[in-house]
Amino acid sequence: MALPPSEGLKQLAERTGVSISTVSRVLSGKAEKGRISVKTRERVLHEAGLQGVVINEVARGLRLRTTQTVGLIIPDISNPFFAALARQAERASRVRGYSVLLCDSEEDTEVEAGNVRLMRSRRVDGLVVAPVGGRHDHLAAVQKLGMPLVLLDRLLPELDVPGVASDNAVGAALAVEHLLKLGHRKIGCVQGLPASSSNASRVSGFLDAMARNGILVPPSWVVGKDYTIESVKQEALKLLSIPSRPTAIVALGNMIALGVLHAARELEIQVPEQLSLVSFDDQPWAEWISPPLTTVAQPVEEMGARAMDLFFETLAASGSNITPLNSRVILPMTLIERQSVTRLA
Amino acid sequence: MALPPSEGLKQLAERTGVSISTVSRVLSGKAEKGRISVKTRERVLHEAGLQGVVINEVARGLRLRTTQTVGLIIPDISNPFFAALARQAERASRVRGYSVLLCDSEEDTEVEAGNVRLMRSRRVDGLVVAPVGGRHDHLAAVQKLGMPLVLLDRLLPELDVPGVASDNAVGAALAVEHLLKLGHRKIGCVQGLPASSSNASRVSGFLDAMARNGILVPPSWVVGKDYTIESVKQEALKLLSIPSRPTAIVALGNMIALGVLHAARELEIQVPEQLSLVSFDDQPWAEWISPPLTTVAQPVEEMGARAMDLFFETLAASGSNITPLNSRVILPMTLIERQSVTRLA
DNA sequence: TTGTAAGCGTTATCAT
DNA sequence: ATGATAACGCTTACAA
Repeated sequence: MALPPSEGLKQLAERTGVSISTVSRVLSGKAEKGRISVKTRERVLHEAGLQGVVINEVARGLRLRTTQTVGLIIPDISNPFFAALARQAERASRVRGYSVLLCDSEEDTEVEAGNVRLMRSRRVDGLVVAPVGGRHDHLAAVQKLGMPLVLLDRLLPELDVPGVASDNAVGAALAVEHLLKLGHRKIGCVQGLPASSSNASRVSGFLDAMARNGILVPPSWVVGKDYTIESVKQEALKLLSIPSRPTAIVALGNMIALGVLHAARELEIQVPEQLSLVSFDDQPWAEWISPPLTTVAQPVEEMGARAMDLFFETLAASGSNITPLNSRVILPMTLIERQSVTRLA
Repeated sequence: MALPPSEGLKQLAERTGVSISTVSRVLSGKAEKGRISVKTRERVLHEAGLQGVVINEVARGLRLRTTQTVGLIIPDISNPFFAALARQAERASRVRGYSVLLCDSEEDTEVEAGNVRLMRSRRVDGLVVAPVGGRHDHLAAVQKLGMPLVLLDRLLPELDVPGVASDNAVGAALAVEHLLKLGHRKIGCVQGLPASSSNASRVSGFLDAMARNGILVPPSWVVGKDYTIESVKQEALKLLSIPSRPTAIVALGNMIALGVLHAARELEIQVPEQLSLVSFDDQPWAEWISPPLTTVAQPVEEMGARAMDLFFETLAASGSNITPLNSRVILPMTLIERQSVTRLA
């Protein structure tokens, strides 16, 4: 329960024979400004080196009112896409001397609200969150408090907060146009969590692109309600069992594509001969799937990096009284053609 | 730079007209023990509810000498295997009222040492780490300090510390025996990071199993030095380019299998017709690869859960003067047969 | 039943 | 060039 004892400024000061303040000054690099003599500085540094002096950041945080940590809230860290974003976030923080406190919201708004509360009580310096969607008063509150906040992957239209996301709508349009060009008309769509804005953008991008080409998609042709593989399979089964079934499906996520494949196998429908498939979120394995998956890819590394840039800018702005910028950066998606789509006779 | 202002005990106390200690007592549930009148308790709770009082955990941590956070150090959070472990760790911590401070060591011992130092200065209550391997005096130091520490996925034979890992050696033996049974004798091996203990166990398990069956593997038949797909491809290319090349390869990781596939494709070697392949770490996509991958799977969820159980036991033991248990739990691996292996004529 | 005050380990202000 | 000392916001004896 108790923290392990360890050397602090006090002990160091005693052993060195100087005051705590002096030690504090040299250890925090304020030796120049405090005009500490080179001699004492050396001595303190030397002693500090011998004993592994680890200054207590929690005391420091209390005094300085900053914890040098960013709160990262992710809906599912085991999802490779979010894991990649987390990696960027951690690295970007680390190189700037910040740590990351990680919370998984489990795609649940209530859990997310709890996460936010926790982060607040832990006094993180700001939040980077990929919001579940739906209710978001907890995020609005954070913003109102003036706490730095940037959104990741999923933007909240109702909330005027900086963030970075992919251009999901045109991504979906890319998929649709590719399919259309190859002669498909009967195109279905399997979505993930309807509440999430990235998903919603993809769906509306899909619908709009179809409409622009004069095709009205029956509501029952967009199915899906979450990311679990079994649920996706059931939803896809519904879509593929109707009398005049689609000749192509766009799966709004990589795991979703796998679910669709499961359904197709169960119904003995050959992909791509009898069913074309476009998926989202490219992965290293996508080209090795049978058939190699045509996907709409997002620039994951860049998303993470840009989000963190934005975060630290926001943080800096919140310190000074620079006008708190409010950028939303939308990154382009790209279609990667492989072999899960065929031209319709 | 500064934390956003927010209600604390002091403000609440003023508005309620009681002392800070009273507020502290009711908010920390010590109302019974402190025998606070029901009336004041209600009043405080009521006011606290109105204003979103968020108690300052950093001040609390300073006073109580505990931060209720566990430091998690992972060599690469973007690796799905580690991401899955991280998820378990986060969840297990959250349900127990703990938070997770996440560091990525980038498979670099020096970075890892830095991570440890950071965690120490942040006063996390203990560490869960999947160590890079190689140097580990920083971990020994943690242990010597009496700070709870449990190892994940990779054990350190030289260090007597609790931890959980898969039975990598028998996992490798499983792969070897499967191959042997189907008539293969010329079996190569592509490893990941040689320094990591899980990798080392797999390699020695592989070698031992071969030896038990009277086969001496030439050193040049175990290649590989890290997990990057391009490097794996180059290494596999070496292995597959020798005059009398292996008829089977065991790839000690899922990304490694992909690298081998790349190499085989480049050399126009058909899998499994001309080369059998067994990989490690099953993934949802493994059955959809062409050909579906025969793999040795580890119980990832269980690993994470068990490790966290162990961690919290260790934590509890470190508080009381219960003898600090020192369990190492080794979980079984299982062979999943799919179609990347053929019987040799 | 409630309040006062000391102390957790820092940093910053003000003396010296 | 350095040392005392007062916060930072909490918990917890000890007083009242």
